[in-house]
Amino acid sequence: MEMTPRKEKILAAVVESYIRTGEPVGSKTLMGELDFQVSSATIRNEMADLVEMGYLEQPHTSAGRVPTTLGYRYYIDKLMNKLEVNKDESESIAKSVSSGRGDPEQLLEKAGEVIARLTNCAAITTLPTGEQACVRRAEFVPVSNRTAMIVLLTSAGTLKSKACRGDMPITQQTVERFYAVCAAHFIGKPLEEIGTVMLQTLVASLGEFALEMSPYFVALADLAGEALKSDVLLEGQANLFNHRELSGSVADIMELLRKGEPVSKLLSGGEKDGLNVKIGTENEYKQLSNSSVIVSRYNVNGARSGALGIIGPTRLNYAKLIPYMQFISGVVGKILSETLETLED
Amino acid sequence: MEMTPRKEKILAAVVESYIRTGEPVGSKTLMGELDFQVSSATIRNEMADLVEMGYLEQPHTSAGRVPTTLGYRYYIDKLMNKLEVNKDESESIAKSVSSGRGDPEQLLEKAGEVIARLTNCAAITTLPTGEQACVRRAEFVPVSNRTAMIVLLTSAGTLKSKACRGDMPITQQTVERFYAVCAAHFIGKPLEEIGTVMLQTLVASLGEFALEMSPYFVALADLAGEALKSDVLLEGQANLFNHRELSGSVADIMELLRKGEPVSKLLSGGEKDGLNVKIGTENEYKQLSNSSVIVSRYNVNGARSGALGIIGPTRLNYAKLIPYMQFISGVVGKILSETLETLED
DNA sequence: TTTAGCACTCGTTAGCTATGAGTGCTAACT
DNA sequence: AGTTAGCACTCATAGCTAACGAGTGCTAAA
Repeated sequence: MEMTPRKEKILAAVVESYIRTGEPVGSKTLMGELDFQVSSATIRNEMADLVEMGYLEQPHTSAGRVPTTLGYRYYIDKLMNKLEVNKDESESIAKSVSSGRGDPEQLLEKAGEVIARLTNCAAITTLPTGEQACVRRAEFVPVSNRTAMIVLLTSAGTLKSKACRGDMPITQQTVERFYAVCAAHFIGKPLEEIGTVMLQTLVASLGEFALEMSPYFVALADLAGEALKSDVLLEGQANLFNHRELSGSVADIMELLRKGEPVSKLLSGGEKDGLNVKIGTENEYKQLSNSSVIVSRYNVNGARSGALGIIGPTRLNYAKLIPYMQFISGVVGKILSETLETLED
Repeated sequence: MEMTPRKEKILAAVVESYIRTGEPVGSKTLMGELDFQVSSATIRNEMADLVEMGYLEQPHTSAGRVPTTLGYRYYIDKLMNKLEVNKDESESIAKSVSSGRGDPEQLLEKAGEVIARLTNCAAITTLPTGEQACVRRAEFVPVSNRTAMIVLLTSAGTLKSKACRGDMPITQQTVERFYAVCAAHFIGKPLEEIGTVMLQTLVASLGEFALEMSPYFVALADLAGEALKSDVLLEGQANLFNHRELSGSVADIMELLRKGEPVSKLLSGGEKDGLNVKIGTENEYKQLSNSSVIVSRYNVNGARSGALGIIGPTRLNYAKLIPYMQFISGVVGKILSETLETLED
């Protein structure tokens, strides 16, 4: 059985109608939605073929047809006409998102909000990953006799700080030693290389100052660790309730999202144009077998760095939402790149 | 109609049985759960009275009785025997919570997790409010030619930082001016008083340096604003799904929680022992009319400062959970007080 | 005041039927 | 050979009825 142009048109019409209404679509309904005239019987024959080919299925014998994962896949890869984001909208989106400009976390949170509102789905975003990032700067700010704030700035623009209590009073020498060790061992070093091993050899080499200084470097290493793990932000989870076909699995999905770790994995795959669409059972988590995930990565200064995603029912309006996601990830990437340049200068 | 000891025993038994099973309780069931022997008919008569008095109700004519809001209230205020938190448990709780020691946000997040796990409810926590807090310290850390990090430490121990780009190159004078102005206008000042008005007069008084310096003070004021608003943390929202009687309203409750603002209000009322229990329709949000809220405030250095709360179905195990919440808020308060002392020193 | 007895209420469940949307198949048509 | 009209068939859904049973309120006796 091979695909014909007419079958393709029928498949596309079924997918689009089902996405629109959520109801299985029957042959008569379809008659009115095709740009050529054939009888319902003909459509029925074609649809039976499409079922056999694996693109459609019937919830039960006497119901209309619903796209399968394979059907959506074929539609998205070969049939779909992406809807351009119109100008008014793109401007208003860009404006909303850029109101979070400044702090990466705030920006991604804002982007997540915008996406959630726009798509009526749950939004997931990851902060710019610091994998290739290194320590740009470290600061030691004495706060009291024995307490200091340690501040870390990475080359990716991430800013982390932490209060840290030492075991001995802080003197001018303490500060000087801190900066000296930083300059020698931390500045310019990739975050990945700052681990317990590196820390131990460092502390060992401090000799008589180990006791005095080590708490601060432990704190600094902690900060590096925090900066390294690309945090996951969630927005609009409640939107999942709006989709009836998900009603049974909302709890499971939320539970999955809650433990952020696997989520970043969710966002990490996929290549073409930094876009990744996973439909229903294509997802590796079975909690998502009734859901689709659209992920678009964003680039900061040309390097892939984080991603924006949505989770919704399989019957997403792909033609509209994929361009949205691409547009927004573009905006986010641009803003982050600009922010970074500001730091360089 | 007046309350009698026997009616009280019956009411308590109904409440406890309903909390345990979730099923309306009938007169025969009750016979086996009372510490005195009377026939089901007698119990029926008494229960009919309790219905008339407003403490019980029937879902429908031929069903057992269920406590009303009033019934729960009477039970909690007069009948309930609080269950002590046993020692093993209290130790393990204290240990889990204190693993978040250090950063207030982390601590409250941890406490929320513990509460959510322990109670199988959604947990809400607020960070220590900074209402009476003032600026303890401000730091200016040059990062690049035109960018600096502004770091704010409050007397409540909150640490906030922000990257900030000025319009002119940063020189040694810039730094000196920053600290001079801070010492004169910010250090020791209550956060509440740092607003746009204060900022405007300040900028005006900067004279020729206004252009150079104002971005940094704007950032500092921003940080003060952030430190002031007592953030709300949510944990274990997914637990709401575990309670069948909430199934219809989970989405509404989550939506309510999402917009953190009214939630802090939720936590703010109530007095006795810093404890506040709101049952069903006692809640001012109608989304919560099927839910109960238990809130316990914590004190930092003797002053009330934030709160921990849970949201669950009305049939909560109050006798167990109220002591839990009081215990945990005590632990949190103690840890925060200790942390603060560390900073003083 | 308590209790046994009994008629009554009403939610729940199971079984039955009618309905209708939608199908597959066959035979006639182009 | 592809297309179409016609028709019997399938099956989820809604509505109806009857049986069931948990639990009640009330009455009359203890």
